[in-house]
Amino acid sequence: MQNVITALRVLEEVSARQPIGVGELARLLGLPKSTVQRSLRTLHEAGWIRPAGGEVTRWQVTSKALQVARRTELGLRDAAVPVMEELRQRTGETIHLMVPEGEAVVLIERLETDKPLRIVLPLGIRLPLHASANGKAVLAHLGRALDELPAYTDTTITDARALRAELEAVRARGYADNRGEWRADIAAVASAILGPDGAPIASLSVSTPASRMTEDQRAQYGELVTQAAGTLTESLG
Amino acid sequence: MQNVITALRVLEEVSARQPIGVGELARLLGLPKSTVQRSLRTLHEAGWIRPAGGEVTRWQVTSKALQVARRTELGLRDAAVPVMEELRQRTGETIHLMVPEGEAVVLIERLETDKPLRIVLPLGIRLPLHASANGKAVLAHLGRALDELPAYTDTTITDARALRAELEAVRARGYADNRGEWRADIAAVASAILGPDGAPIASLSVSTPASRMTEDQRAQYGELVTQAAGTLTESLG
DNA sequence: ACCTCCGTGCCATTTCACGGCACACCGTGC
DNA sequence: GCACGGTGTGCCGTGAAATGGCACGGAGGT
Repeated sequence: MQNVITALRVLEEVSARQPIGVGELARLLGLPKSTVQRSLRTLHEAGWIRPAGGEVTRWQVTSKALQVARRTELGLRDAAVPVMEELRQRTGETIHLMVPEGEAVVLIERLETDKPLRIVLPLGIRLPLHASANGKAVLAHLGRALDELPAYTDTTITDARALRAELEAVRARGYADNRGEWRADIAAVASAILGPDGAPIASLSVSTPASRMTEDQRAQYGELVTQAAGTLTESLG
Repeated sequence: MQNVITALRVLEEVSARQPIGVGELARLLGLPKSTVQRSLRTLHEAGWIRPAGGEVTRWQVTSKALQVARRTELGLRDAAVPVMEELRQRTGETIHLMVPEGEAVVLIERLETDKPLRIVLPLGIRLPLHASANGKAVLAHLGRALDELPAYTDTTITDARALRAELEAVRARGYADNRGEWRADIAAVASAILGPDGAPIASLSVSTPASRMTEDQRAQYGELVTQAAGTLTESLG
């Protein structure tokens, strides 16, 4: 089913570059124009894309993807948002909700701080398990070893032994933290939301600019995020 | 490209019924098992679905759909959420953000009230243009006539002439309202967010149980939602 | 007038999707 | 033990349909 693969590639490219036309897509994907156009027509017929604005030769994705996406983690999101709001109110900082997927954690919801200097990550972004607060919070309850530990900054944990020790501390403490390990100027604390079987299904975090996170605040936010995650763990059980 | 169509149908069905296996999907879609399985394999290869939990024979969608979905209305959503939050704070009621698409408006974001009796609509839901506050707010700036006006409740406007008069009032007033026209026990007020060319690109609403919306509140919420939509119209211009 | 880019449409070639069928597996019931 | 209904998987001949090169009409730009 090669054509399905190419059609989905076209869909992704449309979503990334919309509004966009046949020729540019073909160039970006390295495919013949005819193939791309057939894919576009088919995606249109299936209701996943539509002509953008007045012009009929440029395309953009419809809400079909949203309908598909939101049915997945919907229960989790609905349960989490009120808790996230309270957490933001108490901390005044940006709150993220992420879920593990493959070798990464994926951002599925966020509430931003109202402070002028803030972390802004796009929904759907994937962060490494070993170099993010959410990733480490999840990893601590996953019982899985990672093959590679690439460095992103000076403080990224790249030694498997050191990572194991860190995860042990996370389990004892209840929350994971991040001291500029993915981006040097971002700090965070995170705690995992566990399913009935003890497996991590998601993670909550409080993220701030590194310059704003003092040690006292780190401990305080850590307690708060652990409480919030615990609330969700229980409400899902 | 029939196979693309069927693969996308399979994807939608997986998202609606996940976690789900080959056989049940084939029955639901009326397709041969082999066809469904080929689609599943292909979708898996493309990274849109993954085995659910421990079992390798049940499937669920990945965050791919979220990544595609969220790049679409992302700028709008990011701009709208803070305004929506303020609006909820002022009204204490559920706030919806919807965009026009085809013959309907689609819910792309919501903030819920904390009151125990509340409206809860799923993200991605489609509401009729002529029988919802958001729909009428959009329709008032769309300059398009509808072919059919199906009735949902006793109060649904089914007469084209009456609808035109209503839309004229909406334009004069700045906001549209809904008096149980889609569901008898839901009331709302909504105001359109306009693009630089005056075309409606989205709509904000305040939704409450019909029992809670007095005439005074309707007018008050109407003013607030109109102000909020105006703020967004300007910030996008 | 030229040149270049756009989107669209055609069509012979050949790939590969289709779907019937058989198989392995696993509980249940008799 | 054996048949039965239910999974998910794998094979394969047939034939539909995806492919992609190419040509055409049009819109700007120089």
